[in-house]
Amino acid sequence: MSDKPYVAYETPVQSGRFAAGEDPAKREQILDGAKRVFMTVGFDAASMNDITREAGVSKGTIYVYFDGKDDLFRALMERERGNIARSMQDVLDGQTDAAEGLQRFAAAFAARIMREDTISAMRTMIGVVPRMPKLSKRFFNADSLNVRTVLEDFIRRQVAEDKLAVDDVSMAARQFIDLSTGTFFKLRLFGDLSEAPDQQEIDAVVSAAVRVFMAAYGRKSQ
Amino acid sequence: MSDKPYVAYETPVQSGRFAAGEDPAKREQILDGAKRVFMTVGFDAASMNDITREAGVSKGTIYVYFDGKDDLFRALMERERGNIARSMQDVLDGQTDAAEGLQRFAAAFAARIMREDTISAMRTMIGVVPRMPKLSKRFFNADSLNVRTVLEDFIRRQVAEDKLAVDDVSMAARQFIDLSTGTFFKLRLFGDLSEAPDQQEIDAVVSAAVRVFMAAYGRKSQ
DNA sequence: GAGCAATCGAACCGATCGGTTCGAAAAGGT
DNA sequence: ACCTTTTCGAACCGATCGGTTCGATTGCTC
Repeated sequence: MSDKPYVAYETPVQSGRFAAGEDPAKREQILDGAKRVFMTVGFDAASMNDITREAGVSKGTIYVYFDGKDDLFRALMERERGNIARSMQDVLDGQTDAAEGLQRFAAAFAARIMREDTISAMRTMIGVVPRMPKLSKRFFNADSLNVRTVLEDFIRRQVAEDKLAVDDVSMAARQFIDLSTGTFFKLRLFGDLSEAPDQQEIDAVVSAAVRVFMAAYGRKSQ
Repeated sequence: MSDKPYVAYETPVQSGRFAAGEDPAKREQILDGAKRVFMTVGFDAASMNDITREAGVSKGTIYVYFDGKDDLFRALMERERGNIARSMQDVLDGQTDAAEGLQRFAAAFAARIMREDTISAMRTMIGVVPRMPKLSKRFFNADSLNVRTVLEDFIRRQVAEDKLAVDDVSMAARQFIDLSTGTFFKLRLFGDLSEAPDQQEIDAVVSAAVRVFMAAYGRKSQ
């Protein structure tokens, strides 16, 4: 069995009496501590002793909640993936204008993807890609698929309303994401930019990206 | 002293009699073995025993050539960085036409940056960014700066010849790199694409990128 | 307050880690 | 063939690793 039976609660509530290994608050406490260690030094250099200290629990307790280091890491990355995906769900609600919608989408998306949490998680995941292909595939796929689907739907609506002329929606969506977030994202990932850029900087890059995108795909007749 | 004195030779020549730790062929042998381990399992999970076996030398010999695991890793990443940078030096020699030059540049750049060597090295480096900020900064800066400089010069020349209309050359260069390589690069990095795409696939994506770029920056009068 | 169970924390285990040591073997030069 | 030096490879060292054990402490329920 690769995971302890875990009954999902929406939010950690006030601790009551739970069976051993079933307390959601204690589970979150362990994951929070583990996150601080894994995201700083990566999977291999993170020791269970360090995580024990950081989480403020007993090592034995960690092993009651998780099957081992691998399981703890997997649970953490799943949680982080869920958090990232959740934070990007409603970026394009209610948008009707092409350029404005794209601007809003990219500005929001860029801000989220540049956050320290997101960058750290991705870096840590990238570090173990060859050894944990399934976990990493799951981590990156779920995230990017969700966001790109949202953008693709938006582009299709704009095409249907004759505001954009796009043959290959999938490619256009990818191009726009790369145009609007590619540079800063790489700078963050590679450690060249140690803090997320402020909203003004993001907006400037996104505006330039929208301009390029609209030049290529925008309908000239307005 | 952070490195053994090392006299650089251009190519490992036929071994003669070298002082201990000075044989370039032996040094390369160690680095090759180390590369195969580091690039597979990352810095921390790579053990000196594994590297000893993989390199086919004695552990004591490794310590004659390098000061320790950190030093060996640093030397390897420096070597790899140099190899990557060297492989991208003449991507834009002799190009005069804007669209054609961009197509050639991006096709060549994309092919190089998708290679397993490059991707592995980047992944391994990303995995230790927070712990080795100087080394990683050096690794990523030298590489991307060199290529972008080449592209920026090219764009400036096209602007001077009235073939492109670009206000911010630096941003335009970044946009083009992201447009033409961003998607596949991320897929490779995240492990979604386990092999480098073939030249045809690359060309298709690059062509679409050139079209978008020229739509935004190309001079209409031809 | 009593009873029960979750958690604590210290000790333990076998394995592996990075790095060191040194006699034996191998390699190169004369 | 001899001599010198480099390298080998096995053993060693103290430290740390992930995981296990278990009496003591704590917290919750009745």
